[in-house]
Amino acid sequence: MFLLDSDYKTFNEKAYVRLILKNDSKVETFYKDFDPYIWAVCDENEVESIKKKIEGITKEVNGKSLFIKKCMPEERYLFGKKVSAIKIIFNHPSDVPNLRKEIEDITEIYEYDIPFARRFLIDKNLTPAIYYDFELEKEGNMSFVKNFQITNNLNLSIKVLAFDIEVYCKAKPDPKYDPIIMMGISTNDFDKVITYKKVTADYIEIVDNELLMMKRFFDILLEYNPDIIYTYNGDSFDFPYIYERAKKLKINHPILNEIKIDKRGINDSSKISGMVHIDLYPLSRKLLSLNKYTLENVYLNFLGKEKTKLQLAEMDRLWEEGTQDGLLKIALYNKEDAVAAKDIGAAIGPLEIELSRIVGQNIFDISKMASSNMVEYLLMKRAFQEKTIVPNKPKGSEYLERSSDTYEGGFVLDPQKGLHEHIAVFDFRSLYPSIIIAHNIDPNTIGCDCCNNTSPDGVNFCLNKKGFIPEILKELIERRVQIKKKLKETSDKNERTIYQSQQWALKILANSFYGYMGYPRSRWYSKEAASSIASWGRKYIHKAIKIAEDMGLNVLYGDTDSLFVGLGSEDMKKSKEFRDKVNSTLPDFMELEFQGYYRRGFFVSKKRYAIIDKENNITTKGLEVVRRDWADIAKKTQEEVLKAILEGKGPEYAAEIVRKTTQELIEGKTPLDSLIIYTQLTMPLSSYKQIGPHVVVARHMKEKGEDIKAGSMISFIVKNGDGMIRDRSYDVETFKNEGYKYDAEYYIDNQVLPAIMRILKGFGYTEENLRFSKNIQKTLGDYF
DNA sequence: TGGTGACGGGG
DNA sequence: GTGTACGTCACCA
Ligand SMILES: [Mg+2]
Repeated sequence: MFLLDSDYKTFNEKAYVRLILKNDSKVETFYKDFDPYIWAVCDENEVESIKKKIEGITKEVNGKSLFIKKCMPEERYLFGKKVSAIKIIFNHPSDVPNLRKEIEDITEIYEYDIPFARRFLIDKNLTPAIYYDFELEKEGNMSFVKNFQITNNLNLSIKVLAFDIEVYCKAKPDPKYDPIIMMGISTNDFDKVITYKKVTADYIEIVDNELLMMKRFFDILLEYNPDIIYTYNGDSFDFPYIYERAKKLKINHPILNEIKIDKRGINDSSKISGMVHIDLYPLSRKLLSLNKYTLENVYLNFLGKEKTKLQLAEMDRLWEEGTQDGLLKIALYNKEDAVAAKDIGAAIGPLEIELSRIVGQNIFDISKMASSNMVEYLLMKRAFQEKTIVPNKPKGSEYLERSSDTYEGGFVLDPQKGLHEHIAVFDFRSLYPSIIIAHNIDPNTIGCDCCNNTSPDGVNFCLNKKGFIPEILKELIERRVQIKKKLKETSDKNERTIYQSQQWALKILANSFYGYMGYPRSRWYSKEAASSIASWGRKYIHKAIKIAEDMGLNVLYGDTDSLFVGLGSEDMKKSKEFRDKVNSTLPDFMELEFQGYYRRGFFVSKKRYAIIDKENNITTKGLEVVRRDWADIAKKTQEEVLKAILEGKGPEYAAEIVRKTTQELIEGKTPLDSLIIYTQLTMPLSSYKQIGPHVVVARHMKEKGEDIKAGSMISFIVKNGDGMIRDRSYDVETFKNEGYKYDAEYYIDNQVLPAIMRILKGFGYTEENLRFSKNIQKTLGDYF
């Protein structure tokens, strides 16, 4: 059996860790003998007196009397030194925050904010997603864990299910009014769409109404009982919508008690106990580098697969019409969305599982965790094994101090602006991990008089002291080398997926250590370490640039660990020569790799560029406006300009596109639909301190009697005239009804030009070169 | 100029 | 859950 998920439950005021184990079926089992605890640290000769004081603490909370269960003095390590510690054991995890202050008044405390179920996995060295032999015991109708033994069998059989819902709505979907019309499911055993209008296809199941559709969906979920559920944006859409809609329809179903929607804070999370819900949208954002993260775009650019498209308005119309063909279109779209989620899950799920194994935390938690947090849990696990007390997270003031105490990061070369052909891109393999390991960079190795190992920014790191972080990092890097070797040796598809995921997971973690030490919320934070890593990195990249220049190569751009070199022609020999020269000149642990050849590219400024390869794949950085609060006309014009330049049509051709667009704007020929700006009202109208255009429009709409509230999407067009933008912004309906004229100047100066200037600035154009002033004809002539 | 507010995905 | 994003950009005050 392997661990799928864990949390804890309270019975008779005692907390039991609950483990969801999986074999052929799922088992819910509990662990009895694990108590919550924290550490106190004090002078050796004070241990007894402090122990007494702590044991004497009692406190009334909500009519209950809380007290410390037990204190046990133990030797531990803290910041690399042996200390006298007291293990303070509590009756219940929730006692810890309640009694923390009282203990803190007596002495220093540590490890007081580690969630109970996570603490359990660390202390018991129980790793998710690895087979163990579990010895279980029945007591009444509950199962308890007596013992477990690792088997190292990694070959999981995991049942997955992906789903997606479609909603019929005129504006922003609101579960109070807008019905779910279809629910699509995809598994490795079947695909299915449930709906309640008459439409025929082998994968469609028809029920009488929405309520029965949802019940049927819940039944299938329980019956199929998948280990992993994949959604795309299910955390903030599908799950909350289903949950709210079920409430509205007064559906009673046991599964609803298992669903937990967490909308507090900024990150949504939807959990369904007994199953691991993995939302692929936030993961795609984290793992892939794309300019847009729609399901469609991720499916195409990550997996190279296409699915049918369906406009929202079209879907509404087809649902209203209710014809076989129309409904089939919706059903197909719905099914394909579920299939796409399943496919993306098949590519990303194994990675999450490997991360879960390496870090030692639940798959669900890992799928929501930032990589710096994963590094932290990995370090905490190791710290426990080495009897080392984990440093505390910074309190508010210390966090602010750390945040404002900035340091110099990687070196970014000011690019040679404009268009370039034949570009070779190189990067240092694992630049920062290599530096951390080679220079033994750790918060606890700072300062010694035995080593000559001083960073370019003047911090000395001892090479003889054990470096906790570099040691762990070295293991990760070495494991990755081994796995990549295995990957080369096998052609078995399943093995390759596992190795591929393992090496990806190790890469993600290894690359997060530098950021971790410089992240102000880290427990093992060290500004000296982070700034030293960056300073060594700058030194090495400068050396590489110098070598390139000495070889007569044209260095176009560079950022931290990468170099963009102009070759003059597709000169692979020169490219190789440069790489080899760098590798033979720099220390052994540094390795420059040839990343790729690009036939064309342009640079605008630091962090803003675009390149295109021989297969016409475009990579852009910092250029594109792809947000709904930009009008279509700006987005479209920018895209055309980008393509024109990368396809080699020349900047002047691109400039002409802009002039034509602005001309059409001035002449009033631009369709209104491409001028709409969409902005969401994120709070009640009364809460606004700053009245922006969308707030004014929203007020106006509310006066007209429309249902406007926090969450409403406001779409507006800016009318011509003088004064502030907000006073000339009107909802689309009013704008059209009144026959208003749009403000060409606004759309040129605030939309089109800013968008395209991100690109054309790099070619020496100014707004004036591209803007049509009132006397168009004259200005136009100047350009030819 | 500083502060406020919105973006992302989903329908 | 022994907790609380993120970096970036536009425009109002
Ligand atoms: Mg869909």
